[in-house]
Amino acid sequence: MTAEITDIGINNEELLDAAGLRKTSQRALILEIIRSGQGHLDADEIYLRARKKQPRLSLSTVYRTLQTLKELGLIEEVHLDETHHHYEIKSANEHHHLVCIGCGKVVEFECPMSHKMMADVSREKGFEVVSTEVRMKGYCPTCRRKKT
Amino acid sequence: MTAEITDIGINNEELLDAAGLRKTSQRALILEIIRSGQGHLDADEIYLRARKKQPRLSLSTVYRTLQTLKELGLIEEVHLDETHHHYEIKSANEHHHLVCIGCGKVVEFECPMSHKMMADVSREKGFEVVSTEVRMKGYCPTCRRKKT
DNA sequence: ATTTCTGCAAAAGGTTTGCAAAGCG
DNA sequence: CGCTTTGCAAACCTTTTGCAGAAAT
Repeated sequence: MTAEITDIGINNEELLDAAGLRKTSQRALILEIIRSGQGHLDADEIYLRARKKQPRLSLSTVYRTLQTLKELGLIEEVHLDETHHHYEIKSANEHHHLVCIGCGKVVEFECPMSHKMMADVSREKGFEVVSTEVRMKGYCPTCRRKKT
Repeated sequence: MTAEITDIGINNEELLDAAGLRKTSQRALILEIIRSGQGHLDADEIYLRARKKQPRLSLSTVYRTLQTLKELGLIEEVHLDETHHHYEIKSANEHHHLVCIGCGKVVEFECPMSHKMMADVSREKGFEVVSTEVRMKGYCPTCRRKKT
C-alpha cells in the first residue's frame, strides 16, 4: 500500500537520474495520467486531469514535463490534427492513427508495410529515413450510419 | 502576351462562379504563386511573395484565400511539420512527403502501397477511410555526409 | 548549499475574426 | 446598387520563456 503518486517507477527513476534530472511529484503525476489515459491526450486535457490532484500545478509545467518525458523516450508526440499535439506512452509495438472525421475518435492500426516503404524510399531518394508516420482519416462505423 | 495576372484560368473561373464567388486579383495572384512556387509554401512565404506584386495585400486575405482555394479543391494543405501549414497545387498524382531533419528540404514520393493499406485498414476497422497521409523524416544525402 | 523545478505572468507565433471601406457583377 | 471581399487591427489558441521563489539532492 505504499504506492505513492510520486513513484515514477524503477526504470524511469534511473532514466531521470542518468539524465541528471529530479524526481518530482508533478512529473510522476503527469506520466501517470498519460499512462492511464487511453492514449492521445493533449496538453490541456492532461492539465485538467492533473489539477484534480494538484490544483496548483501550472500549464507550463505540463508542457515542460511533456518535453522532458519525450526527450527521455518515455512518451511520444503524435499528430492527430494540426492544431494540437497529442501524447502517448511509448510502446514497443509501433502503430499509426486513424481519426474519425465525424466524432474525432482515434483508432490505432499496425502497418507492417511501412518498413518496406521506408526501405524503398531510402533507396530511391538517397535519404537515411528515420521515421514514418501514417495518418488516415475517415468515418467510423457509427458516423457512417449517421451520414446517410 | 495578354496573359494577365488576373487570369485565374478557365476551369478555375467556372469553379469560382459555380460557388458564387468573385474573381479577384488577390485570388489570382495567390493561386499563381502557389502554382509557380515549387510546392510546399506556407502562408507567410506566399504573403511575402504576393506583396512584391500587391504591396497592400494583407495576411488575412492570404489565409482566407487559402481556405477558399482549399474548399474549391484547387490546392491542398499538407502537414510537413507541426508548426505551419503548407499548401500545394492539387495534382493528379498523389504523393507523400519526406522531410530532411537537417536542412528542411522536402522531397515528394509516390506510394502505390497506400491504396492497399487503406483497403486493409477499412476492412479491419470498419471505417470508411477517405484519406491517407504518409510523412517520413530523415537525412538527405548532403546532411548525411555532414553528420559524420 | 547548490542546482533544478515550479508557478505565474507575459510573450511568441500562427491563424482567425469583426468591422468599415473598396470592389465585383 | 447589393453583396462579396479586402485591409486593418485586435483577438485567439497553443506553446514557450523569464524570473523569483520552492523543492530536491
